[in-house]
Amino acid sequence: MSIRDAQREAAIERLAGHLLAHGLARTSLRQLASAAGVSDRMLLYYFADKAEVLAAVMTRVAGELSLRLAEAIPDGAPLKPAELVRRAAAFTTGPEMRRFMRLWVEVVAAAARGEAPFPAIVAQVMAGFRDWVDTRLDLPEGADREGTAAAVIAVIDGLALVDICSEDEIAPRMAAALSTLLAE
Amino acid sequence: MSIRDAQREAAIERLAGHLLAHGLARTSLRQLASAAGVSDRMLLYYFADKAEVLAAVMTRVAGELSLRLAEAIPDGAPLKPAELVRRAAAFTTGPEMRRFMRLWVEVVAAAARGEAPFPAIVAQVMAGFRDWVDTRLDLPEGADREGTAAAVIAVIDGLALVDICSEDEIAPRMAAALSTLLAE
DNA sequence: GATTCCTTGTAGCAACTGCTACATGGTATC
DNA sequence: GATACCATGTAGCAGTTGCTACAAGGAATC
Repeated sequence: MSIRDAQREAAIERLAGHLLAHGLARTSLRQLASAAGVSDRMLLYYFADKAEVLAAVMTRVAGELSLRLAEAIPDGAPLKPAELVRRAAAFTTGPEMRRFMRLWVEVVAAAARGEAPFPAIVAQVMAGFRDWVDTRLDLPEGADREGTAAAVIAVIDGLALVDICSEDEIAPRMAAALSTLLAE
Repeated sequence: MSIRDAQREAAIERLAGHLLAHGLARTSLRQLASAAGVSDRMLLYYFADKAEVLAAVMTRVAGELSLRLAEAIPDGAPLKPAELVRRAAAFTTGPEMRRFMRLWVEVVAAAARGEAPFPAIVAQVMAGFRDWVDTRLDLPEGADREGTAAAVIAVIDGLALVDICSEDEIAPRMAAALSTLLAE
């Protein structure tokens, strides 16, 4: 691996931490370069342009997220949708995962705005979510798997969004209330 | 009403349409001025600064949203949470309201980034949501009203977020699947 | 030893950002 | 008719944005 590739990898690693810590708030080229510990000139030597930086970093973050989701709820024993939602909710609102979900909401908004490279990132991460849910979902024959998977994801993302907006610690109570709303 | 105030009102009205149509994508001062049909110089004559423009416009949009929510589901007969979610979901994913929800998601993300004046806007709109749900929620004695209200809002917002990300028309199937997930 | 490529720094450009100083014509008030 | 205020245009400022031209030191290759 050339020096360039090694530095590129190191930059991606550092910037993943930066995005998870600060969201998309400090993502000008110079701010990214500073967070990566290099000059902006060098950042654009390692990457073609800003969009490529963000795409590489977000791909790394998405990989990390899907890894954690996979080990939090293995795909061995499919769960009824309500139980899957419960367990996923408990996990994603936990202190460890909140920053991932918060960044995810910001990325979705950036994609809605059409800002490159976020639409592509969102499509990729969303496909990963769908797949994750699909392989863990115990549904009766003839049910709408796609629709149900989307609904499960919606509930999880909704919890994250409200969590972002709330200053006090509403998440546990919200998750508990949600649990009683779900059918067995 | 002075000319200035009249023009200010007209600008707010036009800009509300602009934000609902384009989200937060085109919100530089010059772009806002162009959408309002005035020069950027005049926009800053009607408003103190950009944050005041956005605050005024978002307040208008929030008022419109709460008006529509109120008339879509009147507060006369409280509903069980599952039924409230069903009806709210059907309404907010409809063609009329999607642009409101999409803008809402963008505003939440901007608030998460700490961008003025969005944190204040989010607090205000969120309080309105909570109140809207609270006055329509039929809950047994001793239940966690705040937690349940937050959960209801989370589900609604989650549907909107997934709706934004999906190119095909998944919303109706998602809402239907969600409906079967909810307990009676 | 000459040449070429990898790596890095300095400097800067053109576009855009939010915002402002200044001038000017009009209208109302005294 | 003088004065003051309202409304609006022209011009531009300082800062930030993404990105680039150019040069140069060092290592590798011929």
